[in-house]
Amino acid sequence: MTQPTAPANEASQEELPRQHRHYTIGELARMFEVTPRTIRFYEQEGLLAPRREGQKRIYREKDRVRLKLTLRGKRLGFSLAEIREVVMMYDAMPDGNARQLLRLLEILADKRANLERQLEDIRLMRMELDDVDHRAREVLRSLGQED
Amino acid sequence: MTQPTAPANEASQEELPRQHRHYTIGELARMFEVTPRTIRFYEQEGLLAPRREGQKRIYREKDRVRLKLTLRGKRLGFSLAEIREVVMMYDAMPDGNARQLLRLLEILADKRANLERQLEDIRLMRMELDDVDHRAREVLRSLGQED
DNA sequence: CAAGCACTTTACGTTAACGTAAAGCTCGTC
DNA sequence: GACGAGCTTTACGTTAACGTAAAGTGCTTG
Repeated sequence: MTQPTAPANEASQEELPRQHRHYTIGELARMFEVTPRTIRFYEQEGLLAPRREGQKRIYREKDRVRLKLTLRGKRLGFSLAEIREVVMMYDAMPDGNARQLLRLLEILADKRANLERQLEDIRLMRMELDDVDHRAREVLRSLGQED
Repeated sequence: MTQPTAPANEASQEELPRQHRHYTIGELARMFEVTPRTIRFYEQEGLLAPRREGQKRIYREKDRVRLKLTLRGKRLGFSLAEIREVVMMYDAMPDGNARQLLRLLEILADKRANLERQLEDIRLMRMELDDVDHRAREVLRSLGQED
């Protein structure tokens, strides 16, 4: 599967639009503050599929976006399996059959419901944090007054 | 939010002060759709501290609320350690010294920042889900039209 | 040409958050 | 008094999501 020698003098010009930039694994890692190991792991889990140049992974804009979405999903508490579910079906969409598409819609509705519940959870937790914050400040104030 | 069921038939006299009720581990488990094992685990991790009656655990209103908050935190992706951090400091508040209180405020600000980021994440992910949903429906529609 | 990076694969290790099984008490009931 | 339901402890097992170490490849720079 080793790609034969790449075209010799392709780079060296700066006029490539952002869209067509490509990244090394280290660049992406620094960009998103994760380790290369994490990125390789996501590939192994089917969330990324970078090109290879010889042995090295080459990430393009699409991959960068995928990684961004993946990390966002993670911050919201989705598992990699859940994220993959959406991402892969999204890719299979153009030529997907009706049953697959309906399944995708199902999944999307599910995720959305999840998000709505999270919004409510955030609202409630905010109130509680406010409350605790308030009490703590009051105790602090009273400490400052005596003595 | 588990709104208590509306007062049934008893006209005026029946007060059910939820305050003084106590629960078994199984009741709580069914109530929140978790296993008893989970509840015992949270106790072991210092998030709950139910009374004992003989050998059996007795949970009171305070414990129920704690469990509710813990599970909410979990849904938002907080680790048990993070949740404990807030919960324990909250308990230590009344007699807490200034340094501890300031630390608590710090933690609270941190959690709040986290929530704000999650709100933004949710907003973005909603848009993306909408987008995918829209495309999927279009493909479906086109499938229905041909043939 | 040696040294130093940045990348690679392989593979075992680790942590959080439980699951699950075994073995035993206690209480009401048939 | 045997039984099942529900509780208990102890302890080993499991899964997800990486961490970490070892050993090798390829470029470029002093």
